[in-house]
Amino acid sequence: MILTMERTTRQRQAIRDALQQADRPLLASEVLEQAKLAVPSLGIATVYRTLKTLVAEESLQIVALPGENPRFEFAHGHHHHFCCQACKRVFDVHACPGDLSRLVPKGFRIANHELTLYGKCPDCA
Amino acid sequence: MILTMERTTRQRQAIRDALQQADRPLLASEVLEQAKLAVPSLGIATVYRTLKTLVAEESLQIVALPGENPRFEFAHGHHHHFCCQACKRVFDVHACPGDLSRLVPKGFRIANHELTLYGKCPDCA
DNA sequence: ATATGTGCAAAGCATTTGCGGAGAT
DNA sequence: ATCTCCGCAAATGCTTTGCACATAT
Repeated sequence: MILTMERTTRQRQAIRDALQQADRPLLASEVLEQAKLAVPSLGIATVYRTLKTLVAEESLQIVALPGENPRFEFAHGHHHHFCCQACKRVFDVHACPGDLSRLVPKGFRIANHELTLYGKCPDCA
Repeated sequence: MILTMERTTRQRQAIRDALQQADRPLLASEVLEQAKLAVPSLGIATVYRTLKTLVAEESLQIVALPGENPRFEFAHGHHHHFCCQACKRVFDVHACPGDLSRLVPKGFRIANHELTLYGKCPDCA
């Protein structure tokens, strides 16, 4: 199951670039749309295959919001997300609440956590 | 689009019961499986229709985790979730990190937050 | 009696996969 | 030259919907 991405191709470069140049997590369809500007023949299957591999490598992480398709972004250190309830944009938040082990009942072991904040961004407030 | 759930039926009662008796968010398939015990003829379409209506009414909330199908649970006050990385079950966590406004840059207004903890549950640790 | 609700099967979407051909090494 | 990778189209898997019948009111 572990794909190795042995080769460098125009399609993969275009997909990486699309994600790297975005300042927010992208939908698979948004990645396709953006990467097609560089490689018009690009197919959605290649986008999904590449996203899956990059997620498996932990180069990318998935941002899942209720009722929406998954978004993808390059892992860039531990961080969280702020979802504006007005404009629906998702922003990175680089602060972290820190150790949360006090929150779980005895017997549970926390390895990681994800935090999503909801509210209004400066533009919409 | 707004369905009103005017009538009480065995199927709706079974679906409500399944969710109410569970101590954790359930997949649509789990709701079906459980509710079928009470109403064997129940179909998945009715489950989805009922879940959708209950979510629209804000009686239910969706729990979305990366790479997994949505889960549903009755809204029961502010709480969070723990996802076991081994057995993939999701548990409720009734503690809360509290005020998180210190985490966001100036100009952002936090109305709500969602926290998902990952690790091992007592059974899998 | 009548309009809503249900089950079935088909349709819709997002995502995955098989395959023959294209391209990186 | 070889083996990976790509695009296409078919196949999945989850969710939604159309329709005719069942049922709560």
